[in-house]
This record gives sequence, C-alpha cells and structure tokens, in this order.
Amino acid sequence: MSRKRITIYDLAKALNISASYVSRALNNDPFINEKVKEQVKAKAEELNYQQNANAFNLRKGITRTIGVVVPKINEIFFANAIAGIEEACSKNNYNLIICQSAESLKKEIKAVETLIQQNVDCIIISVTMETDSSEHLRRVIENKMHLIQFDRVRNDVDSFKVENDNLQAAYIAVQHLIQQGYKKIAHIGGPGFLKVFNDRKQGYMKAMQEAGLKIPSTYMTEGDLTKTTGHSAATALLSKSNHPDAFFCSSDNIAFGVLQAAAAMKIKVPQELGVMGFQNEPFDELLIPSLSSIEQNSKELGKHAADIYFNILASAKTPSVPSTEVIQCALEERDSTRKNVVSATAESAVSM
Amino acid sequence: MSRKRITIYDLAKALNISASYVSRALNNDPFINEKVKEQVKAKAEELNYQQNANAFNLRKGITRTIGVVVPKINEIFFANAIAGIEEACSKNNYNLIICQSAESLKKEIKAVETLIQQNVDCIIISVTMETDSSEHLRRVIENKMHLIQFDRVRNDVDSFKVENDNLQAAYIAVQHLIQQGYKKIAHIGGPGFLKVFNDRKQGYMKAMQEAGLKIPSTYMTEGDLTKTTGHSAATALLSKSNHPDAFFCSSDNIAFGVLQAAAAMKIKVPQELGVMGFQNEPFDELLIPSLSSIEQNSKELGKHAADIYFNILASAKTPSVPSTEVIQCALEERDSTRKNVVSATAESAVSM
DNA sequence: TTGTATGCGTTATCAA
DNA sequence: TTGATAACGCATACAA
Repeated sequence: MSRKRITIYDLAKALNISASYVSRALNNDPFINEKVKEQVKAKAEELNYQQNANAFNLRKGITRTIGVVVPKINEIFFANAIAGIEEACSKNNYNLIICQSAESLKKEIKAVETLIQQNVDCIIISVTMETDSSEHLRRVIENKMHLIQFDRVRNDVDSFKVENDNLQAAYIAVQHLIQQGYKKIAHIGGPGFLKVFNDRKQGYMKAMQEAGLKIPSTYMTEGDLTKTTGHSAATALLSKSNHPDAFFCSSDNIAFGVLQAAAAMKIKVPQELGVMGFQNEPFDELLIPSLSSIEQNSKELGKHAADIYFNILASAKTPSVPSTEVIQCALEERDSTRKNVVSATAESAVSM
Repeated sequence: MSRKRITIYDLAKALNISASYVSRALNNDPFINEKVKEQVKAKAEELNYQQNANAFNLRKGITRTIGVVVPKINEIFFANAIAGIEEACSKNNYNLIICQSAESLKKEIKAVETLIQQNVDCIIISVTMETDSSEHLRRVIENKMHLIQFDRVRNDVDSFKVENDNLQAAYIAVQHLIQQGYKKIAHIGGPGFLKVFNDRKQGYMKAMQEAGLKIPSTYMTEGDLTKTTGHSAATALLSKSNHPDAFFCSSDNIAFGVLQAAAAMKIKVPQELGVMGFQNEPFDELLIPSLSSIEQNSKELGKHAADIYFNILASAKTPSVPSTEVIQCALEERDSTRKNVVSATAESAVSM
C-alpha cells in the first residue's frame, strides 16, 4: 500500500508527451491542442493526479498561505470569522496559519513578525484592544504582502478593511425599540476609544434624534462588556425617578446584566422595560424572555475578508486600491423587546 | 523595500563556505566543526535567515501539514480543541488544514479523501454522529498517514485515540451530588449509541450503586442535547409522586431546561433540587443559580492529540503502538448544586 | 503546437 | 571535515 504520488511525469509517460506539455495542459495554456488537453485532464482524473503544492509554490515563489491574527480563536465571534476565512481558503486551495494575540499588543507584533518571516501571501488581522500603534501593520505592506483588516481596524494604515456597519446596526436596533413603543431609551456602551463602540453610540443617537426623542445625559454610560457592567448601570438608572423604559446594550452580556437587574427590581420585561443586546450570543434564545440582539454575520465577515485577497489575486493587473467593505448586521427580534405582543412565555418572564 | 529572502547560499557566500555545509550546520550535523556551526548560526540570526518551507518539504517529501476534521469549527468544544491543536502546530512549525463535516458522514468522507490527496502528514479527527462505518478512516492508515481520533472515536480502527474520561467525570459529578445530600438523582442522557454518552450513563450508575442508592427505571432518560429535552423530561419526572431531588444531565442545555422547568414549578434550586450539567458552557456562570458542570478541557484534548503526532515524529525509530490517552475532566462546582450552602445569590434564584 | 533545459531552496549522496 | 552535485515536482524561457 506504499504511496507514491502521481506527478506530471507519470502523466507524460502514460500519454507519450512531454512533462512540460502536461503542465501546460493542466494550466489551460491557450496555445495548446484542445484534444490533447482533454486527454491530459482525463488521465489526470483517472490516475488521481494531485498537484504537489510544495513544488508549485517553490517554483512560483509563493506560499499559498494566509496568516490570520485574532485576539482569541475560541471566542464565538472570531471562531465564526475564522470558519468563514477557512471556507474561502479551502475553496481556493490555500493554507491557513492562525495566531492568537490574546489581546496583547506585544503578542500581536510578534505574531505579525512571525507571519512576515514565514512569508505568507496575505495577513488578515483584527487588532487587540490595546493596539495603539500601527508600525507592525505597516511593515506588512512594506514587505509587499497583502494586509486586510477586519472588525477592529486601525485607520492610520492604508489597507483593505472589512467591518460591520455598527452605526447602522445600532440605528436599526434603536429604531426597533422605538417602533415597539419604547421612548426613554438608554444606552450602555463599550469602551469608547474603540471605533466599533463609538459607531454604535452614534447609531443610537441618530435614531433617537430622528424620532425626536430626548437623551438625558445620564442615559449614556460606558464600560466593559460584562454582565456586571449591565447590572450596575441598569440598577442605578432604574432606581431614579426619570428612569428609562428600554436599554440598548453594546453586548449581550451587558444586556443579560440588565435583565437580571430588572428581575431583581420586579420590573417586567418586555412589558415595562425593553432590552436589546448586541452580538447574538448562543445563549440569547435560551433566556426567558429570550434576548433580542444584533447578529454580526461574522462568518460572512471572515469569508469576505479572505475573498478580497482572492479577488486581488484574480485581477492582478489592475493595482487594486484599498477599499473598505461593509457587512450588514441583522436584527434578531426576540421576546425581550416585544412590548406589543405579550406572549405566554413572556408572562413567565421571571423564571429563567 | 522589495523583499528578497535570505537563502543558505547567501549565508554561504557571506561566510565563504559551501551551501551544503551551511545546511548541515543549521541542522546540527554531528560531523561538523563546532566553531563553524556557531558562526553559521550567528550569521543566520544576523541576516534573519528563515528556512524556505516549500523547498524543505519538497526535498523531504512531506508537507508539514496536519489535517483536522471536526463536525463544526464554531462550536465551543471544537473551537477550543482546535485552539489546542493550533498551539501545538505553531510550536512545531506545522500548518493546519481544517475541515468541517457538518455532522454529515458524506462530507466527512469527502474531507478525509481531500486530506489524503493533499498528502497531509497526519489527520486528527472527531467523527460525526452518523458515522457508522470506518472505511475512510482505514484508508488513511493504508496511505501510511498517521491517524489520531479524539473525543468521538471509532474503536474498529487501530489508531491513536484521545478521549475524555467520561465515565469518571460522570462518576465524580454524581458523587458530588450525593455528598451535597441529594439522594434521588435522575439522569438525562444523550443519544445512547454514542460511546461518550453511554460512558456518562455508566459513571452515573456506578456512583449511585456505590452509594447504595436506588435508580427507579423512570430515572434514566435519553434524548438529544437540547433545552427542550431537559425541560420536558424534568417536567414529567418532577410531577410524579416519587420525584427526583437532583438531575445529572449530559449537557448544559439539558440542565438549562431542567432549571426552567423547576422555576416554572416553583421548585427551589439548589435547596429542593440539585442540577448538574456537562460541558461547562460559557453561559453557565451567567445563570442564577449558576450552573454546576463538567469542564472537558477540550483545548488540552486538542493539544494532546497533536502532541501525540509530534512525539511519534521525534521517536521515529520505535514503531509506536497505537494507544488510547485520556484527558481528565474537572468538576466546576457552582450554585445549582450547593444544597448545603444557601447563598444570598441563590436566594434570588427565580430571577434569571 | 510541442519539446528541452533550467532553476526555485533544500537535503542527501558521493567524493575529496 | 568539507565541497560539488543531483534530485524533489513544477512552471517557464527558449528552441524547434
């Protein structure tokens, strides 16, 4: 059962033509006899010929490898994004090197250096929260490699970018709350120095403004994305006289905290309080009331990022100008914002 | 800034020795001048020499690539396992090809075929729920490739295997419930035709038996791993006269369903009912009461699986005999099983 | 249209 | 100890 892979020489011998001609036939060289081409392809199929990637790459001086740098691979948002990248890569016969920065700028720089040394053809990256410099990203471009940023991007680097339309997503989310009849909507956001969270805030404000709704200064808070943040922010706001009748949160964990605070204060969701999260975590639909949220389509996001590279590759002639592409989010309407439809399940809200 | 990578020829020229000698020096050939070796290594460092993987692999006739086949990459258990595999690979300078079978045997077979064709050095796989044949796995071995199964394994294939000790984990879980003072413990399990779930059932039975506790026939049910399964099973059992005072569930989703059923029936957890899950999902600690569960250490599991291959590689001489390695699970004790310690948070149980 | 020869960067074989 | 050279499988410049 010893395994000897078929090469173009084997094909050549079997067909009584030269190896180089086989190579050309396989690569659809235009100056080639159509009939021979078909014969070659048929034979290749028959003998189960598989191109030797190492020889090909060595010859071409490329690696057919994409490097990915993300904060954490086992966070659902990034896991999905990687699933998308992976899909595009395997379709194009590309390899993947995955690096985790663990939210550390130092590790991120090291990962990028490694990938440069490994001579990957392209680097797809989502920077850490503490990335406040772009030196290492610029080095990628200086090395004639393709750089594609996604989700958390730095704008002081002239690269392709793929982002969610966070502003629009927030806008739609808040609009939904307004349509449901909520009027005093508060926002609990993420760290403001990150663009994604700032955009969500902007979307929130835009929707409120357009609807002619006031935003008391206390209605906009900021914090990390934890349940604790949501719990304490909601508890504080809900105990005031002019308390909100809905919360738009920048993460599902925050929203979860809000739900708990509401339950503790015997405030009924969604009847007396609407709660909207962000991220569409798997646990959203497990909660009662189930949590309305924003699906970020992160798999699409990853797939799209990788496809940008493959498109560049396909149209190698036209020197592509870095653009920013946008992946739309989608509203996942669930019970926590259904003010109008008081469902049976929602009645048993204060359970679990 | 054009990038020309340093080769061993550059090193040779810089040091006035031959390229082949450089190669040997870099590879720690024993018949080599120690001083020269050091010089070469120093120069390599200085010039930032990086071995060309394609040339190396082409010459060696290997790919330095491991193929991974899992049902779903964006399921936390597998995402973690892949994170572990990835870690081991990048440490050993190996590439990774990730394939998803999407729980379809047909896709799994196709993925394996692809990986065989790609000539990967090793395949690490966790089979789908519907994999009832091992032909394709045997083909891997026939092709002189290394096969390593993890988590869901098929025993009719003579390969290395890495598994959780599901029996022991279940045993510990149930023992914990017993220690807490629960006596009438029921088990809601997963599909019995899968070994992992059968093992958990065995562990449950062993613990009960050792403690001299009876298991009424109604106390053992089976189903898929969803919340619905848990909800309906618990509702049915809890409304009977001889109802259980604890549930050991084969998944956290099942346990979640049990918690909800209990809340709906105004049964207090953990005071009147203990609930133990399995999988240690991220949402466990978000619940109130937080859900006790079993951590499967899936990242370790993946890392270990990959390391098996690298160990084989290191000790190439001794033809390694396939073994089965075991990764222990860990009990994550939380509020849902703290019968003795009625904490303040647990008091507000029926919230969320 | 087709074939021959060369080189991509390594390692391994042979010779010195 | 060292060096020259072939070979891994492929794509391509050059010849025919």
